[in-house]
Amino acid sequence: MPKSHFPEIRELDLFQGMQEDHFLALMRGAYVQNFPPQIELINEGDPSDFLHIVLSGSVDLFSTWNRRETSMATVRPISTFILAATIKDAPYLMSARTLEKSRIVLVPSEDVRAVFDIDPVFAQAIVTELAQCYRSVVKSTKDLKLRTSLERLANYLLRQQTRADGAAEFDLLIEKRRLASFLGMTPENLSRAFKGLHAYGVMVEGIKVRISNQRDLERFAKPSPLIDDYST
Amino acid sequence: MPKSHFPEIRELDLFQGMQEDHFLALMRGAYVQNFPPQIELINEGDPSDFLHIVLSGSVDLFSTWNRRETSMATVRPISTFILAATIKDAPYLMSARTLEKSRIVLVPSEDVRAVFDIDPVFAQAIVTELAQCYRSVVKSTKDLKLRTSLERLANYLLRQQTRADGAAEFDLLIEKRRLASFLGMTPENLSRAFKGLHAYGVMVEGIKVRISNQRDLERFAKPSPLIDDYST
DNA sequence: TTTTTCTCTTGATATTTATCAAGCCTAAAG
DNA sequence: CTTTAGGCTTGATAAATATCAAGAGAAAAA
Repeated sequence: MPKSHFPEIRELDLFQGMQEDHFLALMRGAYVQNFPPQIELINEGDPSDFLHIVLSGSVDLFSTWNRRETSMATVRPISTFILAATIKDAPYLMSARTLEKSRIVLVPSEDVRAVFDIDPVFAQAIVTELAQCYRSVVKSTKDLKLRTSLERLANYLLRQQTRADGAAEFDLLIEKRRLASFLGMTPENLSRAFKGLHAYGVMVEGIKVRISNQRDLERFAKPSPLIDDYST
Repeated sequence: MPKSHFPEIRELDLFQGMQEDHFLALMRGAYVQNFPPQIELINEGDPSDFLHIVLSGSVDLFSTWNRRETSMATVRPISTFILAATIKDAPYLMSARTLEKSRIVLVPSEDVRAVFDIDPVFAQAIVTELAQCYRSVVKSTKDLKLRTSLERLANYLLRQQTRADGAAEFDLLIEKRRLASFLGMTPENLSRAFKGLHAYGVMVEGIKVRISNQRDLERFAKPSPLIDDYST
């Protein structure tokens, strides 16, 4: 694994404060790999041999059951995924596939657990990260159970807008097909939902979204920090 | 806080291996309280001042948005709840109310965080618990997104049956009203779903459930360890 | 005990969401 | 450049789920 990647990985919250030699120990056992698009990195149910870090590209976390499939999350650089399985040494609950050409670091789970045991700062960082992940999924469950699909889409758009620094116009970062799955609906319904949001000043053309009436949309979406603020 | 409760609390995975004086430090700041039924212990959005431990009775974790409410989980003795909020020192994401007369231990969140910093075994236990919680919510999200309400009910019954050591007949532990909310449907629909499971040999009378055709029900429900096994 | 309250159930209906089929459009492949 | 494949949209229809209304039954209160 080339040392050139070390600084960007080191900057992740997870690795920030840990002892340098522990970090190096982790990196020693790790390796980088380049994947083409649409490659399945992880199959749910497999033993969790590696902690994954996305350096570039993007990865879809999804799950299947009874020939149905649903998108659970999209992982973007630079961040890790599958931490909980790594820590518990339990099988992966979600599958993962690259959405585009991606560079991924694989850190052996054993090493992560070993360093966890001897580096209290790293342990603390893992706890924070896990708590964060847990709270994110709880929020997403609330979103699913308390809102209709139209409301979920409206709030999704507002969250994306926040990510785009509040600009009235921004691009969707994932294709609509997968956005539909992520929001728990069919692609057909997503199309209709976009049309339904016309009434609240939402214009969509391809991947371009324009929110022409912020107030109206917010009054309809009723965003709540306890569901939509993924930073806390 | 009476010492008589120490042993049962000490036996929780979370407190098992930690140093005795650290455990005592935690207990020193804690206090027990008895609550009548239907008391709201926690209001989502409040700062997380205490880690809660249910000694007896039961607690419903629920969330609200836009005058809608949904039940997220039921906490039974002996276990803790609201660990993630405590650790992150972030606002509670769920509200909590007693379902029956309950005895609850309140451990100041500050103390938990302080002991976390100095007791590596406790830190490890917290990580394991958080990872467990995270994985449980992921499973529940998969359940919601991949299954119809009839399938969710069928799998719920199979899980409850497992809890009842596989007996063909067992009791529902929560009222149907809340079960419906937990499963993400209306009470009316739950009634109809129970009737829909007649076809697979499920008989319900009051809180009594009888699974007369295990094979049929399982073939319909298609339970999966990656969704339904909450122990891993 | 009687009364009252609330859960549970059922039927009728409305709404939401999914499915199916077809055509459009874009982008990749030849 | 043309062709082809696949995502996206639309309309028609079907299925799933929610809502409303009413009544039965059980538990709590008087």
